Amino acid sequence: MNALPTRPLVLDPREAVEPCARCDARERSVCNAIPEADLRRLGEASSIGTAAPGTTFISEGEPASAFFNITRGAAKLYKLMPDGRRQITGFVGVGHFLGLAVSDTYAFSAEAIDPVRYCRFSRPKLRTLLDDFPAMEKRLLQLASNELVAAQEQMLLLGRKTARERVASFLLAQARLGLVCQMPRARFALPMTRGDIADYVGMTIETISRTLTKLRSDGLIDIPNANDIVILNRPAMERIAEGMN
Amino acid sequence: MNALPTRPLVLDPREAVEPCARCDARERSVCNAIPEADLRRLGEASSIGTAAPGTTFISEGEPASAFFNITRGAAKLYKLMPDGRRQITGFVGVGHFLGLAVSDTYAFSAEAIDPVRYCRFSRPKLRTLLDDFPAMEKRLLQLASNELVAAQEQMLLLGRKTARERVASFLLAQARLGLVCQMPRARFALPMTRGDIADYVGMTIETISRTLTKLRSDGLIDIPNANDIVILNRPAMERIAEGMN
DNA sequence: CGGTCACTTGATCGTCTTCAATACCAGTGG
DNA sequence: CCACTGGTATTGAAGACGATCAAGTGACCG
Repeated sequence: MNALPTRPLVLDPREAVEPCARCDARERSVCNAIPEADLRRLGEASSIGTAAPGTTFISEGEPASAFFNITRGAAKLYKLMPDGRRQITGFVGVGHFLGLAVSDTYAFSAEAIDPVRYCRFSRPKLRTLLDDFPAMEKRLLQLASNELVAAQEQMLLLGRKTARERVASFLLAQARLGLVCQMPRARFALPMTRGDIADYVGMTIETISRTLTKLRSDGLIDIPNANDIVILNRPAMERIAEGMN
Repeated sequence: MNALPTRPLVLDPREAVEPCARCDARERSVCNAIPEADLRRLGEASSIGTAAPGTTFISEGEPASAFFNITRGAAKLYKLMPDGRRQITGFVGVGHFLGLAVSDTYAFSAEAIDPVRYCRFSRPKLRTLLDDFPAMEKRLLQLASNELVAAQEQMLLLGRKTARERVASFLLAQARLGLVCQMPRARFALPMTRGDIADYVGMTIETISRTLTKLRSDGLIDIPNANDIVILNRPAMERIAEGMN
């Protein structure tokens, strides 16, 4: 399921010298708010880290000593209850900025799905960076605002949608993922397991599976294999997702 | 249910002259990021508006032409589905800043609960204000981050908690409302209806009512009248809210 | 007093969960 | 090559929790 990384996960010596100048995640992240001339400062404020698939690199409740900027791979964010119930609050990819909790401890955990690379900013270093580059703060506010809108959409899904509507909404959102002003894909891969999907849309694995097979037998989607989805009838799917049955 | 406003809703002539200098909501909002000397500019960038109880002053899907800063009263934010299903995404009070959707349309609706007063900033005016006062952008980012944390907590509630856990969590959150670094109240008023609570925690009016009476008969809370709550056994309530039954 | 509105309480129903069995697939080693 | 293993997904049957439908209560107000 986890595709091989397109570039090796070990550090490239050139990157140690001028890491940010060569970072292919820069345009997709907050870092594009920093002018080229100041990239050295950006690099000095952060350190590069990695997380293997299945590894937790942020733990809910621990001291929030740093912020993370994902530069490769994907991760899931989640909250746990003492008895093990889990709510995944989001899947994040390249360019995503983590740790914006203003409290002194992390409000969620983060676990790598693929091999993940990130830039780690200590709190004080990020603060001085933000003081010197207000444009970066602007970008962060944009990102946070977008996340807030997504969170509200997810609350509607969790609080008021049926199983069928949840799965349809989820699939359509996945089809749009990473695309900006572009036609969503008809076919796409689900990088996460059924269990992850279930904990994201607030249901059980079994109901996810049943709902998917029902959508297939209704001719709305195809499931060539467990990890791939083809949307056959997008208009109908969108109607379902919005509750227009 | 809606208490009389402590001050009349009509405009005070002095406020027209130096509205922000006399604003008693300033310390609780983003506006405290603007130095005293520049309050005139702040006042010129915004216009004061009001919304009577039950009035919708932001409508989901309409062009997001302005931002709002609540200076008096309380409101509920919600999203609707075509068939009328509603999810309340939050209750907001004095100092809350609304409209941070980066999209060109509002992502939610806002309806006044009490008589509401707000300062309205047009998009371009707020933008120049933020350009001139980076500290204000900092404050906005703080607020947005806090909201994001609250949204994640709410997702856990909506996706994974039982009816009893939801109501307990909701009541405890209400008891903490508006308090910073202070003991939560044992007794407090619920300004919203059972219907609002239901649409906030993703259940029906009937289940809210039943769950409340069950909590009362268990001796955990008292309900002197429909709008007031007394928490009799806070530790037990907190255990329930966290799922430690 | 009759009216409305919000809330409460009861009985029944349905959707999703739970429990359980089976299928599937990749990797490993005989 | 094939049996074995562990993880993941699918499918079935039974059960529970909350929703729905319906009736009743109480407060407020003209």
